[in-house]
Parts: sequence; structure tokens; C-alpha cells
Amino acid sequence: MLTANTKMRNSATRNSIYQYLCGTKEHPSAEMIFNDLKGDLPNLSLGTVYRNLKQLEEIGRVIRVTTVDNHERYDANCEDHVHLVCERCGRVIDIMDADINAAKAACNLSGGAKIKHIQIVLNGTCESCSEE
Amino acid sequence: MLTANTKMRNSATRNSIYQYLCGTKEHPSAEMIFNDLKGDLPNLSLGTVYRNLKQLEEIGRVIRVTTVDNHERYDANCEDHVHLVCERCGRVIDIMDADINAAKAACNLSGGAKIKHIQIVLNGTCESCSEE
DNA sequence: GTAGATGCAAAATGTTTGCATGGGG
DNA sequence: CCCCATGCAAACATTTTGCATCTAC
Repeated sequence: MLTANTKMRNSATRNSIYQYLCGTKEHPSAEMIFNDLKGDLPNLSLGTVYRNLKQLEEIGRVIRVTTVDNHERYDANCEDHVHLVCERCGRVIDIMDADINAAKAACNLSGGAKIKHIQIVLNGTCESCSEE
Repeated sequence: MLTANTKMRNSATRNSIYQYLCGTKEHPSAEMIFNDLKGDLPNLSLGTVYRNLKQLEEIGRVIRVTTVDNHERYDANCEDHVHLVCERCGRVIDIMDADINAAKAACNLSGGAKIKHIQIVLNGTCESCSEE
């Protein structure tokens, strides 16, 4: 249940947004979510998408991956993992076979800092864009 | 020379912005730069800071490190290196003793993607904020 | 019935840009 | 002198918020 241990009520809209995010690997922006859900939810408004994304982020169900062209991109996969941002096609792609623990170890954190998340973004061109 | 091989002219303002960035480890936002330089350059305007940051980024002298609270943060250290963003004090701190090559290797990039930069951001609390 | 959720539109915020003027080469 | 750089303010784009209404519980 999305709303367990929160004061949030059940909401069909929020459920749709969350399910949509769970079912895509596109790391969409708020606007992309809005556009794709408008068909099913004709009354949906962009403000509601933003409000729900913020709530989902607060309860730890959604993360902000990175900003591409001034648009924040969202992901329902909250495990630390590596993303590749293709500067040619703009896609944000999961690199799931990266060894995130080895990467963390490489950061070699010695002092008393406490790390909650590691965020790794590779900037370059994706496989298909590199071919051309 | 900052302007070598470009059509940029020499500009005292741009030099000041670049020198300021070279002399700080704070990873300031455009507004922080603007505020700190206003004393020396009373006529400075924020638009000029943005324009020059963009130019410096284009010629590879400055990078955008990460976004903190919707403010882009800049760095004159263009080498790939790890940053820690303290969620408590908001500081962006260099982790220079990280092994960036090991981190890259951990990303285990197999396919034909071409990587230009790796961007690693640790989210947590810095040493001093963790003590309290 | 109370308090959270929504749509709508307005506001807020960070960044960019147009234009007239100033200044480097 | 030509064209880049600048200050200023207006414009822009994304995100947030106020308010009236609706709805979950």
C-alpha cells in the first residue's frame, strides 16, 4: 500500500502516476508523465503531477535521477544504480550491471561523513547514438 | 589565456568570474558568484554572470557540478572527481581521494556507449554535520 | 464531517534574452 | 570601426502555491 504509515489518502491519480513510473524505463519528466497519463485521466493537471511526485519522493517511492535540459527526471527504481545520459538523444538509461558497491568503495570515504545515496551519472552517447 | 582559439574577447569581468571560481572550493551558484563579486565590480549584473558561466562551460573551463535546491553549482576543477552534497548545510564538498578510475571500472560499461564524463555525487551529511 | 486531493490559474523562482551602450582588438 | 561584452529589464520555462471544490475515510 502506497499510503502506509502516512497521512496520505488513497488516490487513483497518485496510484496511476506511481504505476506509470514503475512500468517505464524512460525516467520521464513531470511533463512527460502528464502527457502520457492525460489519455486515461483527461482532467489531470500538471500541478497535481508535481504534487504527487513530491509526495512519492518524500515517502521514498520515487527518486529524482538527474536534470536533463532543465527538466527533472524521475524514477521508481530507488535502488542506487548508474545512469547514462545520452547527450545526443537525451535518453536516460539504466546501467544495471554496474557494481555499485565497488563504486562506493572507490569513493574511499575516510572521515565521519555519512552517505545515504550515491548518484552516478555517465555523460556521453548511448549505444545506438554512438553507432552513427 | 582564457580566450585562446575562440572568438571571445578578453574581458575583465569574465576573468574575475573565472579567477573567483578557481580560488574557491565552495562550488558556488551563479547568485553566490554575483554577490561575492559585487564588491569589486559594483556594476556587475546577474545576467552577465550567467552569460560568462555558459561561455566558460562551452570552452571547457568550468563544469556544472550538480543542482542543489534548484540552483546549479559551478566548479573550475574540470577533472572528473567526486562530490559530497550535505543535505544539512547544503555545502558541496570535493572528495579528491576517491579513485575515479576504479569507479569508472565499476560501471562495467560493456556495449558501444561512449562516455565523456562520470559524475559522482554522494548524498548525505558532511563530517561536521554528522558530529552533531 | 474533517482533512487530504484535485483542477485551475496565478505566482514564484532560476535562467535566458533583446536592446542600447560601452569597450577590446 | 567592427563586433563582442555588458547592464538593465523584460521574457521564459519549470515548478510551486492559493483557493474553491471534490472525495476518501
